[in-house]
Amino acid sequence: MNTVTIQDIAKAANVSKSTVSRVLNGTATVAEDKKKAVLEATKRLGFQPNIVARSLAKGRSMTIGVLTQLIGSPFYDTVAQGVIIGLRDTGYSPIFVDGQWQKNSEVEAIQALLGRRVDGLVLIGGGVAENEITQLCGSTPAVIVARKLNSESHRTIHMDNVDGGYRATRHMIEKGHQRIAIIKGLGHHPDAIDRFEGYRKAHQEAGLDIDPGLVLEGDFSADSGVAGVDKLLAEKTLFTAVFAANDMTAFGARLALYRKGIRVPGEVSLIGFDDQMEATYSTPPLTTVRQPAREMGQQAAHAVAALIDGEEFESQCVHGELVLRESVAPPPAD
Amino acid sequence: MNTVTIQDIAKAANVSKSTVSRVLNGTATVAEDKKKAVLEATKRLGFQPNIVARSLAKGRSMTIGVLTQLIGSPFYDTVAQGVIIGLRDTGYSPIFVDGQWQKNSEVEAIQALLGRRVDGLVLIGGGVAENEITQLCGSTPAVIVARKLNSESHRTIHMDNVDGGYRATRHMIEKGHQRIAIIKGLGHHPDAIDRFEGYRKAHQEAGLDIDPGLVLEGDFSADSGVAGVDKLLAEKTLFTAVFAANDMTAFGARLALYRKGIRVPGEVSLIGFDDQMEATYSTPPLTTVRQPAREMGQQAAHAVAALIDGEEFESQCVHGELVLRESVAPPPAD
DNA sequence: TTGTAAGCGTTATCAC
DNA sequence: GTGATAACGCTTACAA
Repeated sequence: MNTVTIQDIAKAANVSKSTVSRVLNGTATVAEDKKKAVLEATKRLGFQPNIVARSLAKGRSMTIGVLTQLIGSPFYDTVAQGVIIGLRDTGYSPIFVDGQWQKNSEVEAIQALLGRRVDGLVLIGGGVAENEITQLCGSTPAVIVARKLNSESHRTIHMDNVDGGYRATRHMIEKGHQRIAIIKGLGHHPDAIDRFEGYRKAHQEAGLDIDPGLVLEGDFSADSGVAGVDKLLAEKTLFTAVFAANDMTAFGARLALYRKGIRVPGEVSLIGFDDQMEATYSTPPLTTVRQPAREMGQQAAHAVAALIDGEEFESQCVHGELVLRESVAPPPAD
Repeated sequence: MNTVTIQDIAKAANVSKSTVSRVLNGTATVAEDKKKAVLEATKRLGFQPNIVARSLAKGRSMTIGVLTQLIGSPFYDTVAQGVIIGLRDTGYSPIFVDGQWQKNSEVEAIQALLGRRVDGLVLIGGGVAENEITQLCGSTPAVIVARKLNSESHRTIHMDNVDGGYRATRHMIEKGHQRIAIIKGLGHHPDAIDRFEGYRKAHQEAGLDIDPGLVLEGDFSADSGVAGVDKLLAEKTLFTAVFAANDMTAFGARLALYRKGIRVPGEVSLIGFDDQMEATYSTPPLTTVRQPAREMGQQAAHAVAALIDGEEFESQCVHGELVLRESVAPPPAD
């Protein structure tokens, strides 16, 4: 293939390698005629600079390592997309590895990235200990997205999930609901825990007790939404609203309700979390807490780029936005 | 950060660079004691091989370039995910660039990949001319996914979209539908054209004429599904079934129907294409033609890996599978 | 302004 | 078996 090197075009243009490099990078002024000759040869021979060699020489690889967890979750995938978008026109290309939500493979993945001498890191989610991250990354700029850290040890862009859970729940309470079921996310997942905490807080603030029978386990899957509603129904627990840990779970819950012929929002109100694309088009359109996933990814991309350039970047805590659609209504009068 | 090189550990282990390289790569037998010393030093100094340098020396970068189009389409994203999964344990890491469905940026994207000296290419969708691809790639192995080519010039993994469109339509015809509307995909998109061709073929085979009023333009978006149904309704066109170009469009169509209080599948049957995750949980669960997106991506990954290793790989044409759920029923008796 | 030469961290080719 | 030493393709002092 294209194995034409800087040397070849040097010869063709009757100049030295250095001169070629100079005109290609604009790193110094060269005589007009030589410049022209170089450019011409470059075009004629179809020269494509070898980024690998350039990286080795400069010590910068112009690539950003992105660690995803790849559970196929719409949310995380969207964040990753945001990173790709955010990196456009920065000159950096993203290289992806996935940790599969397992600490050891996460560490390996990060090491693989570092071995490739990425100039910066974007870590989406994950569970490796903070100090371990610090140690691994060394001086490579890193930003962590969609994960709350306990310390200020790293720049992060994450969402306030307790606030999100609080807003969702409060919205339903304001509509008049008193028996709001919650189908939680993965047990140990910080986001799930925080959203539940928001649910709790909203109840407390309203002076409402939480019936333990209304709290269902889940795992962010649609299936757990189905299971949650089925359980509620099987146990004949009274409820007029359901807060699902995320939209997928809400879709599952909605389907279970549909199967029993229970109308939404006529008989039961439903609220999700994330605002993934399909939420707009579900029937009824799903009221949900929007997480700005794509924007978070984009910001993260800009952040690493800035960090690499020696600029500073402050950790961001974004807030979810309640997206009012049609799955929430006052509880039935009965 | 970790700037310890092979040289450092050579010194620490009292051997030469070459020996270190040898034990690290197992490329030749070295004395037990030296081997041990090297390994020990490697661990102790926390040595991480510099992949960039290795790539330059070996002429292989151990990375696979993946060109996506990144329209945020569930289908293409899933293919990309499949590639990531398929590359696991192959030693190759994927690096992503996106062409945004524009020929010139596609070409640039591929060039960027080639400049990084990727060992292989996976091109997902896209519209660059085949001969241009050939010319660009040179001797770099490439496989094209989710795109039908006219010639045998490249290995491809794609779906038979006319067959898919045919199956979907025939299914509805078999259920007794005679007035099946279709909301097409993007006008010039080959997949859209093929699916429509399948729709036509099924009609022809059944001896059914196609009322032009039943053929709606679309663009694979949910909005175009809404618009399609709205138009049908506004023009008072009779129809008992809708074939949407993909699931997103079907979701849009379903919502438009819902808004008018038209029951699915009681009054109107609906069929989609893709079988994206949410199709299982829509209400009613959507009957659709499943495209094995993830599998296609995985296969593509294995294919490039094989190609790089000098093995052969035959182009694959997979067939969609009709996934029977609950959105199709016989037309109302009336 | 321009060329020479010394790296960048590995691997590969030699001799020994 | 093992160690010099020359690539790999590019950038970047350092001279001229």
